[in-house]
Amino acid sequence: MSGTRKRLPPDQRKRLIVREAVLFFCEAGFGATTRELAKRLGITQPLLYRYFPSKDALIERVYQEVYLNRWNPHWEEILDDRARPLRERIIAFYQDYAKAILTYEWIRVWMFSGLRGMDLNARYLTILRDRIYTRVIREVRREHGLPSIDDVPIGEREFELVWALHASIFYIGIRKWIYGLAIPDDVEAVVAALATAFLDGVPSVMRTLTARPSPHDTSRRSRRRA
Amino acid sequence: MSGTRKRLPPDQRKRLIVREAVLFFCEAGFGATTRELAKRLGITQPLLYRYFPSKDALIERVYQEVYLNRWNPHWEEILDDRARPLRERIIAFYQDYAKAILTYEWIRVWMFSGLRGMDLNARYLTILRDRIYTRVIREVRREHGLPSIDDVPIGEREFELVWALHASIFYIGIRKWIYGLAIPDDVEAVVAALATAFLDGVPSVMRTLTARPSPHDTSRRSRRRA
DNA sequence: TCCTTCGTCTATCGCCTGATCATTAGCAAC
DNA sequence: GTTGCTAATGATCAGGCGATAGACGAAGGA
Repeated sequence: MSGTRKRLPPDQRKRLIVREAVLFFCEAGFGATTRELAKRLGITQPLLYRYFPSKDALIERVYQEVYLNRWNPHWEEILDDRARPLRERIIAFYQDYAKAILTYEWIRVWMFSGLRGMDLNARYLTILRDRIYTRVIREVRREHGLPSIDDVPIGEREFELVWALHASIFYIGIRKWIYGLAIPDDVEAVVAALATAFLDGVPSVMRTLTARPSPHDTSRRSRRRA
Repeated sequence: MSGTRKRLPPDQRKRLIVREAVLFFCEAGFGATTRELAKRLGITQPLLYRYFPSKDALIERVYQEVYLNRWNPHWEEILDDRARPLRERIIAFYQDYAKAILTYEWIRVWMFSGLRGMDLNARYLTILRDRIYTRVIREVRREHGLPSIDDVPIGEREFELVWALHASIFYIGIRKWIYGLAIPDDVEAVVAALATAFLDGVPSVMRTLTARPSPHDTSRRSRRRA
């Protein structure tokens, strides 16, 4: 068993550990043992502690590995680029976003961290909402001659529409990598279809949501609360 | 500490344990310890083993407690009842379904069991697809004079549309009980809006998906597979 | 009041886990 | 070769885990 004791340069060994740790903890969850990870790496468990001071530090590194460099700074530019048709921009963004998050590692690490009670997910989604969803709503409103978001702030129900689209895409990953179900071959086409359906269906709803009631008509708002 | 040694009838004690176990494992995950559970119950850890032979048995009981009696057999009747308008049926079903699954216990146990790699989720969703989604598609087709599901079997892309609606509703629970984010007060209204948007947007897509190519035109089908 | 019953507790076992430390052995430089 | 550095190992610790066994003591009948 210890016949092949291989001696590697530290940075190379560390890369091997990180790569395997990502896969391992994605599969088995963060409760899985360091001994099991070491076995998969073909090394002894104490060696892990030469490269990481603790299991938590290793897990932290896994988070970084999965989440880092997945946020594409161009996303905001894509949505802002009014030289392109809105439909094209929206589809381009969501296809690219889907490609970023619809991976085994992302989906599973994301759900594990969520269930662990870390605020990581909430913080990420807050950024997503402020940077992306706000832009989507702003551009859709502009496209259809609705009030700007400065005049009529984005309402909860409008965000709800974008959440629904986000959910539809995200859930494709859940189905595949959490439930182990089959998903369509051509995910890109499905995402495009979902984005299209969003753009077709949402404007009429947003029109009613952004319509300010006239001063002497409070019936609509009061009826909704009842 | 042991001053209040309370002696309860076995069935009553067991009910207390089950009730607390559901909450406890939902919060902390199934990796949480029996000692912690016992502490929350104000009893000693070995006492749990008088009522359940093992931790796994207790967890199994938690699954039963959360999932059992949540499947409403009337759901299928609701969707089949052609005396009511389709829109009304769809909204009624999804509002009721949302009420069943959008709870702290259901959402968290569901995700924990999914990440644990149990086939429980996949089996449940297969039933859901066969019993419910098939009906939804069948009725939508009928409403809009599209081919029956006997003539043109339901395609993957059609199921995809229903998955998207399911995802939008399910994700409300994820946002609240996994990420800890705020969700709308009036979930029922949101669900109704999502179902309405589905019914408004889907028929036109389904029309193209169910359109059989004429005998001498095979380009569409072949193109779809390519 | 004593005795029996059985729900509950104290004590503990065996195992596994994350983490530590002294020792071993591969590789480069000379 | 020989030597020096250090990557990698083997042995082990302290604490926590699920689970077990026997002692304790409250409730009910005699």
